[in-house]
Amino acid sequence: MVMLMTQPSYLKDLNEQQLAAVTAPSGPVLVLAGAGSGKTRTLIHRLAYLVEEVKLSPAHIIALTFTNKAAQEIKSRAAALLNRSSANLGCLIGTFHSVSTRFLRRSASQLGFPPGFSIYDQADQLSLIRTIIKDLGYNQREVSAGAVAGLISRSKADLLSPTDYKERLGSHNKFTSLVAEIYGRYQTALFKNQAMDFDDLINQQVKLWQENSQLLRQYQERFSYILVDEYQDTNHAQYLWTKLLVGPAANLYAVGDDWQSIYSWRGADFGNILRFNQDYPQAKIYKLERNYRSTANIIAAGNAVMAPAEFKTDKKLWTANAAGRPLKVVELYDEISEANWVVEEIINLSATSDLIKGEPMYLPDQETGLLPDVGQGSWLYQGDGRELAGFVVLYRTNAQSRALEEACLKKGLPYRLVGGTRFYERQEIKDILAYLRLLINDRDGASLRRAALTPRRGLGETSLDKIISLAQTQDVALLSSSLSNHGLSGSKLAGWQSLIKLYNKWLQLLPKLTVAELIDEVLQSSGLKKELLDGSAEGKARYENIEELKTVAVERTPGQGREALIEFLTDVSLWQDQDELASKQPGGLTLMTLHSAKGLEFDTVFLVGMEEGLFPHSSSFSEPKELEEERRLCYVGLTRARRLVYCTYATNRRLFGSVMLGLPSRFLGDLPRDLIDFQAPTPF
DNA sequence: CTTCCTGCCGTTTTT
DNA sequence: CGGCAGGAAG
Repeated sequence: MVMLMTQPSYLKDLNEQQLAAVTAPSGPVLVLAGAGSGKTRTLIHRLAYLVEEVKLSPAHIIALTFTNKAAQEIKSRAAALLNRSSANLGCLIGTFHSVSTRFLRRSASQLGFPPGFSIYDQADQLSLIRTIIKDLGYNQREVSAGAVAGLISRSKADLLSPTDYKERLGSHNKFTSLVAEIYGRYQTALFKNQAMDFDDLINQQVKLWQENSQLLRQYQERFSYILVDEYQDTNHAQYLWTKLLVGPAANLYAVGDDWQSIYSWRGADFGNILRFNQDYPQAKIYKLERNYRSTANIIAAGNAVMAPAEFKTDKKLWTANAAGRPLKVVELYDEISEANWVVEEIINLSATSDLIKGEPMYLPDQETGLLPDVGQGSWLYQGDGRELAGFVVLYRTNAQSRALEEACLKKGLPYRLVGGTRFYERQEIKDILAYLRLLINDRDGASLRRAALTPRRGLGETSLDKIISLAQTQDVALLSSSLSNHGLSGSKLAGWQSLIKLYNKWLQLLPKLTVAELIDEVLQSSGLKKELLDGSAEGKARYENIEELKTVAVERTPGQGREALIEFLTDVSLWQDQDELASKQPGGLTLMTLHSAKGLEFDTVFLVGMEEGLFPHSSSFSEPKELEEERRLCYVGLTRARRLVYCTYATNRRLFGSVMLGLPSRFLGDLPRDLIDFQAPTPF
């Protein structure tokens, strides 16, 4: 270990524990950190430390995250520490999926895939499974494709192959044996389409490394230091991926908080973080329990909510920050008055807050010129949105955003909805991407299906499915004229042949065109443009979305030809984050689910819908483990706040048309009385 | 191939 | 309530 003669400036503002973690010796290191304790910060500083003091070449370092946003943040902050631009930082920083895809593209041929294999997202996966369910003679109502997809994905996260699944669970009951059958067919279908789903992007690389020790050793030598953020979110496949890559040297620096594990429903196993010491017996473990973010009252509330939890590491978050104000708990009549109350409180706070200066936002009455009474429905927001950056409204389910959006619209409060329909999930975007994917992967049936059906060219689903299965049996490219016995005639044949002609033309143009130019060309000659610009406002908006996609292409992959297109398609498949696009919009109140709030912080947090059955959600009641995940979700929500926390619940929430009688959430009951300022029922 | 009607069902969601 | 699967009819 390097002795530091003079302490570099970037180590000066770390506390004792943080400094110990950052300068820990080589080998496995676990930083078990609480919310707001600067855990990601230690990871960034560790990276800088390895480069500056250990004199490790950045080319040997990988930093892995779960979201692109986190990767971006690490990249830019590490670059700042090292006085470099983030473009020539030299480290590989990205999500597990993007890094693994990068590796996989290199050695895909060993698995029988071309380097340009398609990446199937959840929607592609679902439609593939639906087809299989139909082929097996079931309809959608009998067998839920979503449920099957979930089970398959969980099995893949646990590295259970279709055969493993069949052996272990196949004979369990009728449903599991059906799932086993579908799973097997699904994997075959993926292979025929030369496609991988998100789970495969991790699993297949694990498989490659397990089967080829020489390849593994190459990677281990090339990347000798691995840093993992949010380690509690790793599933078994990602855990193994990491373990294989770090190898015997085990230079792994993992950072995480088991209290913030909220993704076990998608396979994340926070046991990975609890078992760290068993996996790496020589591990150094550092605990960061000091919180720098929140007031002492908020921290006390977080500790109180977690106190009844059974499955957790012992930890007591503490802070030197002032006590601050008590948490405000407000009972409201229904979801509409809840939303109105929240929006009015935000208008009020943003106008009067001592932290956020702004003009009063009451509108004078038009006739009398007097400020209106401070009653319901009388305030209108008049700021420019920037002062709203400190506020967030968090809810358990996306459906709850509706009432809040309506309240914002009514009061003229600008808002930013995080989540909802993501950019790359839009119909028109998927359509154009399907055309592009076909140019790289001529076996991609799901993309052919989409492309050939939009715009309509006389070919229906039935004919297409026939062509696809025929081509896959004959093992020829989908859009090839050598496909025999397709039995098409008349307008169907004409449509098919015109598509082949177009396709061949694009293939010829491909090497000379940039991605943006290619999008233009496809848009034009496929007839997509004509179909979108039919004069309707909706069509125009959709066309503009494609223009937006072009902008992304120009910025991210300015190059020409096949390689650039593969890079672009990988990028848009793995970067489904709409935040980058949303952040171009002017500021506003942020509305999002509790899940998407992880890793963020706000001055003031509103937790709405704190009712039994909604939060904790009723589906978690039967399983203590699931109930605890809700508890952790509550902890995550509370600890997003720097200064103020509001919890609201409605006594008469409308859900699916009927009214649900709401009792206050048990989590509210876990908060000590002296931390709470309870507001009595408001008159309705 | 499209459109219209009926009836069912309802977390969280990144990559 | 509202979105979507799926069947029937155009």
